[in-house]
Parts: sequence; C-alpha cells; structure tokens
Amino acid sequence: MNLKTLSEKLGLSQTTVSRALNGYPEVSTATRLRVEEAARQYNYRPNSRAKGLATGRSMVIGQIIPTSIQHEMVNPVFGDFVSGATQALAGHGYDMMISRVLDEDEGKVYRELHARGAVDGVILQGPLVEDPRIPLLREIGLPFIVHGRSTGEAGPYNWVDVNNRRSFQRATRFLLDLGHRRIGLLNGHETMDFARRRRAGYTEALAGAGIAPDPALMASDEMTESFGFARTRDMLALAAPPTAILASSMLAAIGVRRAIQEAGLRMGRDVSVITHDDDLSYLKNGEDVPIFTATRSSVRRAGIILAEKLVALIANPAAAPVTHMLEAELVVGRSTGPVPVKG
Amino acid sequence: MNLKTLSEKLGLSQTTVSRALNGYPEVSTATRLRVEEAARQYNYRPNSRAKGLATGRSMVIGQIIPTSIQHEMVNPVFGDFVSGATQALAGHGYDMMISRVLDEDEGKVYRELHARGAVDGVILQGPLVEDPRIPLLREIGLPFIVHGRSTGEAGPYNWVDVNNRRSFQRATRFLLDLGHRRIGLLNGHETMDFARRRRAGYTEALAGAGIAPDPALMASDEMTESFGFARTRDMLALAAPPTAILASSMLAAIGVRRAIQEAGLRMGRDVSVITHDDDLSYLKNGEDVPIFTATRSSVRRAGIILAEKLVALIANPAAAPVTHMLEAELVVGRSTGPVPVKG
DNA sequence: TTGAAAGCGGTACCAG
DNA sequence: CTGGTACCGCTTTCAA
Repeated sequence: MNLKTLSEKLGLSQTTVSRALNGYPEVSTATRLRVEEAARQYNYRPNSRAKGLATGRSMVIGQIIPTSIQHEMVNPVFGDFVSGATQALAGHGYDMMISRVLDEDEGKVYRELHARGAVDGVILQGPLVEDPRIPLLREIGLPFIVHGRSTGEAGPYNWVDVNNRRSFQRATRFLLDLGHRRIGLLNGHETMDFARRRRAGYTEALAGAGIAPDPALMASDEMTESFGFARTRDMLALAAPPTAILASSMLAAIGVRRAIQEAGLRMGRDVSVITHDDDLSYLKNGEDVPIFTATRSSVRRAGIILAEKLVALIANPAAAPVTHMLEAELVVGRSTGPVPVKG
Repeated sequence: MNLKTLSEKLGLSQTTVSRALNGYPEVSTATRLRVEEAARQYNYRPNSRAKGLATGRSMVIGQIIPTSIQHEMVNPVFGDFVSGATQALAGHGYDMMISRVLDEDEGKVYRELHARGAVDGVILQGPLVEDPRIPLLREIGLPFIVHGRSTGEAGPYNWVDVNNRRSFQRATRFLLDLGHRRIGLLNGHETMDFARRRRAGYTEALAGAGIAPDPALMASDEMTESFGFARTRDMLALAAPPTAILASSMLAAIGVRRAIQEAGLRMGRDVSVITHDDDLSYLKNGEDVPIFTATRSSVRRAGIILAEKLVALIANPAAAPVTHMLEAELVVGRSTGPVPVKG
C-alpha cells in the first residue's frame, strides 16, 4: 500500500492524504479522521526511502562498531549501549545503522556514509587521546556526538561521558581509607581517553595520601580476561604484592578474580577488588567486594542520553555544543570496617 | 556531488554515467575510465535512498536486539555476532539496521519494517520452541534467516545453528569419562530452543551411562551471573553435591566460579566446570578446567555465515531452504587423567 | 554506444 | 481546506 493507491481509495489527492497523516493543520478534522482510519485499515506506512528522498533526511543514525584491534572482539556492553540508544532514537523516528571497519580507516567510512546520505548523524565510540576522527567529522560536516571525550581536542564538540577521573579517584580513596597502601591498577590501553583519565584519578588519590605510584602496580592493555589474569598474577608475585586491585573492566576483573583464587588467596580478605560490574549479587551475598559502578545499566543509560542529545543536535545544529557528564555510582560493599591489610 | 552534476562535469548524460559506474557492458572503455576517474576525483557516492527508490531494494538487513525480558540486558556476545554479520554484509553492499522492541510485539516491528520498505531481509535471534515469529515472517513475505532453530516449526525455514545437543552430550560424556557421576546443568530458559536442545544432549549422555537425571542438579533461568552463583551454591549445599557443572553461558559461569570459591572449594580439583567461554588462558595456565566452546569467536563466525546465507537467499528466493549446522569445538583441558571425584 | 524521459513514493510550493 | 505539480537522485526502458 502506497500513498497513491491509498489516496485513490479515499478519493482524495496524495497531497491531502500526506498532510492528514503528517499532522498539518490545514486539513479538516473530518478528512483527517477518515484518512487515519483508512491508513490504519490498510496498514499503510510511508516508504522510508521515498520520504527520505523528498525530505532530504534519512532518519538514520550511524555507529561504527568499536572492535578491539588485536582480537577483533567487541566490548560485551556494546549491546547494552545500542539497546538504549536504539530505543531512544526510535522514540524520535530514527533508525540505527551499524557499520564496521576492517582497517584503521574509519574516516573513509564516515565520508562514505555521509556522501551516500545514508545517515543524518553518527555516534562516535571509544575516543582516543587526540582522536583524529573528531576533526574529520567536523570537516565533512556530519553531525556527531562522542561517547567519551578526547583530551587534546581544541575545538568544540558534543559529548556524553562518565566521570572516569573522579570515579577512580573515589575508588582509590575508598581503598586508602580502608588502610590499603599497595593498590594495583589494571587499566585499559592508555591511547584510550578514558584510560588516561582513570589513571589520573588513581594517581591523584595516591598523591593525596602521600603515596608515589609504583609502576609495578600499574598495567594497561586491552581489557581481556587473560590480561587481568596475567597481570594480577605478576603483581601478586611481587615482594610487596598489592592488597587491593582496581580493575577497569568486567572481563579483566574475571581474570583478576581467577588469579587471586589460584594464588590461594581470597577476595575481600586477602585482596580487595573494585571493578566495573553491575551484578550486585556480590553485595547481596555478603562477599566483601565493593562494586565500583554499574556498567551494564549505566552504559544503557548513556546510550539513551546520548541518542537524545544527538537528535536535539540534528534538529538544531546552531545550538551550543552539548556536553553531559555522568557520575558513576560508587556502590560499596558491607565492609564498613577496614579490610585486613596483608604485608 | 550527485549524478546530475557529475554527468554535467563530464559532458555526458546521467544514463551513461550511471551505466559506466554500475558495470553495464554497453559503455565504451574510454568513457568508462573517464567516468570512473571523475567519480573518484569528486568522491561521488550514489545516494542510497535514491538508488533504493529506483531499484526497489533497500540494501539493508534488519535485526531486532535480543534483550532479556526481565532485566532488559543484552547478551554480551551480541556485539560479536553483529560485528561478523555486518562485516559480511558490507562485502555485498548491505547495511545493517538494528531495531528494538519494548513490548513482546516483535511482529509489529517486522510488519512495519517491511511496510516501510526499510529492509530487504531480517535476522531472527533467539528462537523459541514453536516460535510464532517464524510463521509471521513467512506470512508477510519478508526474507529471513534464523540464528538457531525452532522445535515444533513444521514449515521450511532457513537457519544457522550450533549443534547444541551434540555439544552438551559430548561435554557430559567427557565428564562421565573422568569419573563424574553427579553433574550439574545450569541452563538457559527452556522456552529458548537452544536450552531445550542442550538439556536433551545432557540427559542423553547421562542415560548412556545409566544415570537418571536428578532434578536437583538441573536449573534453567535467565543466564545471569547471579543465577549461576545462586544455583551453584544451592547445588553445592546438597547432601550429594555435584562434582562437575555444565554452565550454559559466560555470565552464568562467572557466578559458578564464585560460588565454588566461596564454598572453599577449588575449580578443577573439587569441582570441574565446563562452560561456553573463549579465553584459552585457562588452559594455557594449567588450570584444570576444560573449556567447552569458543563463544565469542564462534558467535562472530556464525554472524558471518548467517549473513552470507541471507544475502544468497535474497538474491534467489526460490532456492531450497538454507540450513547450516556449526559443530562446537570441544576444547579440553590438560586433565587427561581423571579429576578427583569428591564424595 | 549514447541520451531523453518515465518512473520509484513521497513532500511541499503555489493556486484555487 | 484541497489539489496540481515540480522536485528529491537514481535506474531503466525505448529511441536514436
């Protein structure tokens, strides 16, 4: 069923039917109701491509899958982000399109998406320090919003980020307050902006306690389970092992926990772990592990907020840059008293 | 840059330029080269919507995000599937569009996608036993391929699935061969077709060893970490606890490991765990934990295979139904000798 | 081998 | 308040 046949059935012009369906005021109520009824009856939906051609907008938002370069695996919370963003976009009539790049040349893809008119805007994931994609998107004039920020980027841009620095500062301070002095940091790749900020928060908190950061307690790499495992094992083998560890991702944390277990130690007794995670069963079940921030649900929420901002941005490109800072919740466990400090 | 201005710059008609760019044979080589050069120079890309309008195809494949109903969280391997599928689709000029439904009425979304002409085909995720979406898609005539199968579906349909039954049969048998007699199964919701098949494989293997399945050792629910934790804890508290556990997902397995640890037991010594996982560091590091199948990479591979089949299917709708069975690898650990059996 | 023109299915301007 | 018509950018007959 298309507009032409629908209007013929109604004995009206395409113009009138279109207007009735799109809420234009100059249509009589009687006609509007009649048209809406018929549209419902025939299950009419305007063709997306035709509509897009006529209006010059695609009503599609693009996103490039953030795959880790080495293992071409996707962050496990990606789905949650997409779920949130897609839901929010749908509320404004937008669809979400996913792309992927094999090589490093993400710029080529953005250029092409724009040239084809395939998307009205894009979401930029996993920003690096001094990320070249930002000036590129600005140059080609494709509306975009960044999930995260990019240190070193001078110009204005729109972003939604979680307060990584502050979160890790608080988490570190929390551990310091419990009496820990040797705190390990398993961080993401420090080309990634978020990782840089997390380390900053960590070292700031240490500095506040008069502790110089120990390179042997800081690792940064792709956040896989084996990374978490290997580095934790190394750290636990040190002459002065850490009594607490900050893990920057769910996968890494799994490795951390396993390494602790294999070393014959117990989490929350011999070694405290703070990590991004969202399963509060740790707390519910009395495990002495403070949880840092609710990744899965917060990522979903970030997707929603980000999508809303992007839609607003496209509607009004002249508006001032949009920024939004999410504060991570620091959910702490039942360990109100100090965790026994080893060594 | 659009076709009109490009052809004007070349002093050719739109027709000729279009033909040259789309590889039609009736264009002289000289013209073709000239056109291609100009297209490159001006970075010309045909407008997707216009092309789609003219050809009647959208060159877009749709997919609805499989969110778990209760916790609205997305399977962590979803991103890997999308990554694989998107990559394969891109090779054929297709884009991937993601949708999401809030209510149970996925059918409405399919109807709309089809009516709008937004997609040329869809990928169906997470099929249930007797899944109503399959007859629905058939009815509305939208090409589709199922990731998994649906027991009880009489008509023909296209699918790509992993051999869940056989995998769990082999895994169970492997444990039986090691001397285990009490084997727990943490399964997904058994409305899901894959969960039903996994249980079948499990019970078949037990039957082969003359063991009657014990309801106290079988749990099935949404595969979260807390599910894995809680049910494992329950099972370990039994008078006759399991000496091995089959966990149906990565998240559940995390919970399993934690419960084992909390009970003061050691994995691979007191309790063996077989699970879907892909981080081979377990093996590399000598942990006595057999790994069942490489989820992340195999899901990615499934995405690729599925996308290829769907593209072929759309190109030739009259062809016989496409089916593809993936055999899961059973990667076993270093425990060539029997694992000490407790109790 | 090339080009003119008629769609594809909508939107939106301009009349009436 | 309603309708005629000119696009939107591309493909595809049909003629030349």
